[in-house]
Amino acid sequence: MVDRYRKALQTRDAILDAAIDLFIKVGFEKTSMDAIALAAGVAKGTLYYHFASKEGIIDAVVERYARTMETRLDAVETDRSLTLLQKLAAFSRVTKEVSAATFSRLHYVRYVDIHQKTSAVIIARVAPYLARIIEEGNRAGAWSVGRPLEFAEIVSITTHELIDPEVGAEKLPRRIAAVAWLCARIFDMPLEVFQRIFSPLENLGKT
Amino acid sequence: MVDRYRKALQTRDAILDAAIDLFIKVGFEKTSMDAIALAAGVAKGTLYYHFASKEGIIDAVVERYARTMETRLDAVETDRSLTLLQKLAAFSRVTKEVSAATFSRLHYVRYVDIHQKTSAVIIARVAPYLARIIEEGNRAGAWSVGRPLEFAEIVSITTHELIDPEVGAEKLPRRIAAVAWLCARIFDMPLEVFQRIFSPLENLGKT
Amino acid sequence: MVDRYRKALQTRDAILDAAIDLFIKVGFEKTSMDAIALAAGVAKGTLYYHFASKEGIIDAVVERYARTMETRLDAVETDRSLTLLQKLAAFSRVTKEVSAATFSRLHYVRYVDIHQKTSAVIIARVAPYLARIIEEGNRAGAWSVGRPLEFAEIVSITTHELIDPEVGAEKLPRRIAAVAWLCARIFDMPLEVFQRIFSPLENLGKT
Amino acid sequence: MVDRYRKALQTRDAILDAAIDLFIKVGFEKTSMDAIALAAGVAKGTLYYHFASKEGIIDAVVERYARTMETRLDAVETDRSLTLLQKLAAFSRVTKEVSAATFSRLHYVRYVDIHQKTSAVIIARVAPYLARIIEEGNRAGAWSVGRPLEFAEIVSITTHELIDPEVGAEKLPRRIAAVAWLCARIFDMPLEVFQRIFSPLENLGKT
DNA sequence: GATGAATGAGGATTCATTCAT
DNA sequence: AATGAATGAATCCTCATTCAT
Repeated sequence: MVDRYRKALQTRDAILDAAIDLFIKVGFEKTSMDAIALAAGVAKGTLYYHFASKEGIIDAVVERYARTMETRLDAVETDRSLTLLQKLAAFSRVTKEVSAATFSRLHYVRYVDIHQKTSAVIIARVAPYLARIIEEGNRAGAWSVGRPLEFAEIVSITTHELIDPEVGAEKLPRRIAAVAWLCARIFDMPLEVFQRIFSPLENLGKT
Repeated sequence: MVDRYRKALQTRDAILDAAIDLFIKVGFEKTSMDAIALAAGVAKGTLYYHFASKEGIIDAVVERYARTMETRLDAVETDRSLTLLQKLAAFSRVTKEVSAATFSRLHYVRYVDIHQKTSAVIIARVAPYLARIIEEGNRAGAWSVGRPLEFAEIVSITTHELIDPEVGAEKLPRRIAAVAWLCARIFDMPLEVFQRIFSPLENLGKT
Repeated sequence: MVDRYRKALQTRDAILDAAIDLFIKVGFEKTSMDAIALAAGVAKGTLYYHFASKEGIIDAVVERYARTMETRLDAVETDRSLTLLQKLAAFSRVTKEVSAATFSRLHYVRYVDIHQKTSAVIIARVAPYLARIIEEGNRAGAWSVGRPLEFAEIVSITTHELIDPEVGAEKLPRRIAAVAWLCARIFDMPLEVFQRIFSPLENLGKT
Repeated sequence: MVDRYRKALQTRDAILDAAIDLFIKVGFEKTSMDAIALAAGVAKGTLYYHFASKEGIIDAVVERYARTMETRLDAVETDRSLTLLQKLAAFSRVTKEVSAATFSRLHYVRYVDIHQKTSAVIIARVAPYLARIIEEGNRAGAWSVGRPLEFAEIVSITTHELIDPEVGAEKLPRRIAAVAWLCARIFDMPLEVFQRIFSPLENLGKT
C-alpha cells in the first residue's frame, strides 16, 4: 500500500526533474512530452497519469521551487540572531542561491507563461520578505525607505530581470555595481555595505 | 513602376499591421500565418514574398517601432530649448507614448522572443538616450548619479517591466510613486519633481 | 463465503449500472473505463476483474435487458386469460415499457455496435413473440396476415426505429397514427382497435 | 487559374472517394486520417486543407450522395411519360440503385453519426418523393393510403433498415416478400404488382 | 508582385489493458 | 475480491513553408 504510494511519488519527482532539465535546456515549447518521458525513464502515458497536461507539469515545477524559496526565507526571517543588515545579506544570498539552482534557469525557459509565473512568484511570495526587512529598518530608524513593498518589488524583479545572460553577461558586474550604488543612496548607507551584500551575485552567470 | 513599388510597400505594411494586431490579441505562437494572411487580406504566399519567415515578421515589427522610438528621442535630444529636467520629462513622456502605442503591447505578446527583443531594444537603443541626459546633468552639476548607463537601464526596464497589467493593474499608481521616490533619492531632488515627471504614466493601463 | 459472493455480484451490478448510465449520457465510445470506474466507485482494475473488456460490459448490459424483455413477454404469452387482441395490446405495452426503461435509451447510445446488438435482440428474441400471436390469429381465423415472422420483424423494428427522438419528436403522434392505420389495413380490422393499442406509445418521448 | 481550381476539385473528390471506401471497409472510427491520405495519394495536410476535420469529410460524403439521390428522383418525378405504378417502380429502382452504390454501404459504416445522417437524409429528402407519388394516387383514385408522408417514411426506412446483411442476408428474400405483401394490402392491389416492383431489391446484398 | 494548393513533420492527448500487490 | 500505478500504441490536428502558375 504505502510502498506503492511512495513509489508513485518517486515517479512523479523523476518526471519533474526530467522536465525542468529539458525546459531549461531546450525551452518549454520545444520540449515534447515524448522527450520528457524518455528522459524520466517512464512511458508517455505515465506523464498523464501524474499530470493533467504539459501545462500542469510546469505549474508543478514552479510550485516546487516557490516552496523551496519560502522555506529558506522563513528560516532567515525568524532567525533572531541576525542583525538587520545580516538579514538583508541573507535575503540576497538565499534568493540568489535558490534562483541560481532553479528560478533563474526557469526564467530563461523560452516560454512566456513560465516567465510570468516566476515573476508572479517573486512579486507575490518573495518580495514581501524583503519588504518586511525594510519596514523593520524603517521602524528601528536604521534607514528610511519609502514605499517598502513597491521598492522590494523593484529590487527583486530588477535583480531577477537585469541579470539576464542573453542581454549581455559581460555587463553583469557593472549592473550589480549600479544596483549597489542605487541601494546605498536609497538606504543612505556607505556603498561598501551593499557591495559586500551583492558581491556573491556575480557568480550567477557562471553556473 | 513606382506605383507598383508603392503598392508593394502598402501590402507589406498591411501585413505588419495585421500581424502586430494578432500578436497582441492572441499571442505570437498562437497566431498562424493563415490568420495573418486572412487579416491582411492577402494570400498566404504573399507573406513569404515579403518576409522570409514568421520570425522575419516579428523582427520587422520590432524594428519598425524601434525606429519610431529613435526618431522621437532624437528630436528630444537635439532640442536646445529644453532644460535638463524638461528633457527628463520629455524622455519619460515619449517612451511612455510610443510604448503605449506599441511596445508595451508587444511586450505582452505571449512569446519570449518578442519579450527579449523589445527588452533588448530598450537596453541598447532607448536607455542610452536617458544615460546621456543623466551624464549631462552630472557634468553640469545638476545632480550626481553613479553608473549612468546602468542606472538608465534599470529605470527603463523597470518602468517597462513592473508596469505589467497582468501583475496587477491596481498596483500601478503605488509603483509609479515608488519609482518617483527612488529617483528623488538618487537625483537628490524634491519628490514633486519626479511626481510631475512620472504622473502621465498612470494612464498607461487605460489605453 | 456466500456473503463474499453476494458482495461481488453487487459490485458487478454497480459497474453495469454506472456503465449504462454513462453510455446513454455521453455515448459508448466517449465513455472511458476510467469514467465507469469513477462512477461505479471502484478501481479501474476491478472492471477487468468482472469483465473481460469494455466490449464485455456492453454485452452484459444488452443481455441483462434482453432477459428482462423475455421474462415479461413469457408472462404475456402464457397468460390464458387474455384474448388475442389483448395479447397484441400487452405485447405492445410490454415492449414499450421495457424499451422505454432501457432499450430505447440504449438504442440512442451513439455506437453502432449497441445499435446492432439491440436490433439483433429485437429481431431474434422479441419479434418471435409477436409472430406467434399473429400466427395464432391466422389459425383462429381472427385475421389473415402473410409472412407473420417477417411482418412482426417489420413492425417491431419500425416502432423501435421510427420513434427516434432525434428524427423529430414532434412527428411521433403522426407516425403512431400511421402505424395504427397500417395495422388496421393489414389485420383488416377497425382503426380504433389499433389506435387503442398504440396510444400508450405516445408517452415514449416524455420519459 | 481555372486549371488550378479544377485540379483542386479533383483532389477533393479523390479524398472523398478514398474516404468512403475506407469508411465502408473498416468503419469510420477505425479509419484514420493517415489511412485516408495514403489511399487518396495526398499528404495528410491536404485533407485538412480541403476539410475542416474528419467529421467534415463525412458530411461531405453524405451530402454528395444526397445530391445524387435528389437528382435521380427529380428526373423520375418530372417524367410525364410514366404511369403512377411505373413511378412507384422507378422510385424503388432508383433508391435501390443509388443506395446500393453508396447509401446502403454508408449505412453499414460502423458509426452512429453516419447512420443517423443517412437516416435523416432518407426521412427528409427521399421519403417526400414517395409521399408525393402516393398522394397523387390518392387524388387520382388509384388507391387510398392514409398518412402518405408517414407511410412513405416507414417504407423507406424499413427497406433501408431491414435489409441489413448483418442481421442475416439469407432472410432478405422473405423480408422483401413480406414488404410486397404488406404493400399489396395497403394499396389494395394484386400481390404480383409489388412482387414485380420489389424484385430488383433482391440483388442488393450481392454487390 | 501575388497566389493558393499542397506538404509532412511534429506534438499533445486519450485510453483500453496489464499486473504486482 | 479488489486495487491503482504504469503502459504505449493510436490518432487527430496544426502550421510554417514551398512552388508552380
